[in-house]
Amino acid sequence: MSEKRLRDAIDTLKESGVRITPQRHAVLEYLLSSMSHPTADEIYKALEGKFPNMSVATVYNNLRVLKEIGLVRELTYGDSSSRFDCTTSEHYHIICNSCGKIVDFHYPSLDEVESLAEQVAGFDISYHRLELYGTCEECKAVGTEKH
Amino acid sequence: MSEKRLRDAIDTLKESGVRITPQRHAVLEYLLSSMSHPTADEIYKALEGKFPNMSVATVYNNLRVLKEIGLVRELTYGDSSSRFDCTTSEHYHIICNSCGKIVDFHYPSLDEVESLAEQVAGFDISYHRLELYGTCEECKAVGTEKH
DNA sequence: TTATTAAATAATAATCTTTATAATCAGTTT
DNA sequence: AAACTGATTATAAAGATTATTATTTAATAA
Repeated sequence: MSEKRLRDAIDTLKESGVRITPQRHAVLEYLLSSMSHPTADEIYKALEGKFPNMSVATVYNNLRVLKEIGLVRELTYGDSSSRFDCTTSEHYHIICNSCGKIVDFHYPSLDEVESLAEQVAGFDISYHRLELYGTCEECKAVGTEKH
Repeated sequence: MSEKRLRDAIDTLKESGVRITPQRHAVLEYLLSSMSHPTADEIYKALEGKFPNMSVATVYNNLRVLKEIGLVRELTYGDSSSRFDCTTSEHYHIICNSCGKIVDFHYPSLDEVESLAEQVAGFDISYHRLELYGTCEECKAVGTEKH
């Protein structure tokens, strides 16, 4: 199943005329297998063992390429660094303000909101983002919320 | 009207036991009067004339304080710097991928989405963000979209 | 009004993330 | 094999934000 997603993604890369280097393959594979919406630095550290000489720039370059093709989406929250997520299926995110955990949230796409926005603002809307913020179960229990 | 919003905001500051310094007052006033969701640097530059000796750190400190009290919200998009927005009334944002323009978008709050998220993820949801991305009228006309 | 004190500011350094640059390397084509 | 194209590495640079510290100041009460 995950294997199929990887093969599909690689096919997309080939169709786009993008070279499939070992580093690029590894970044893509890691993102597909990861459930944790990693930062560029986390990806870099995770692949350190397999590619001791890999540059951080390579991670950023590949994330940019994967983004441009549409295989990967960049998520920015209040914190310092971007997070990256494979755009396998449309979904939203729930973020814990206390521990930073990010949970996927599946909900029917808000198409009618997009339509209304097009009408009132005169935009062509191509996509949207929705994030819900709160406190996760564990942090509720511990009761050690930030701020 | 805008005067009233400023007075209300200052009352909130007083209630929170936060000092009302000239710089803090100016940052708050600028944010309230601004329709443009400015960055920290834009605020800093805008107040340069009135406060030639003000430090950038002061802008950041005050934005943090105003955020903690709940008067201001931080918005992060793909680009490098955060934008800041007075949380006067609940609304969403429409962002042009071509020129970066940000337009306010009023829509009934998605309370049922929050409820569902609480149920499926076990979170206490406190608020949410929704952003719509696309091409604004001007950029559609010019047809000079990025990427 | 003045004194007091905790908080805020200014100036600066430091950190952290991301991008840019240039040299090298690998795979492909001629 | 030589040349070409794009990717990678190493490193520098840029840009945003945070931390530090000495100084100043707003709020409070004597």
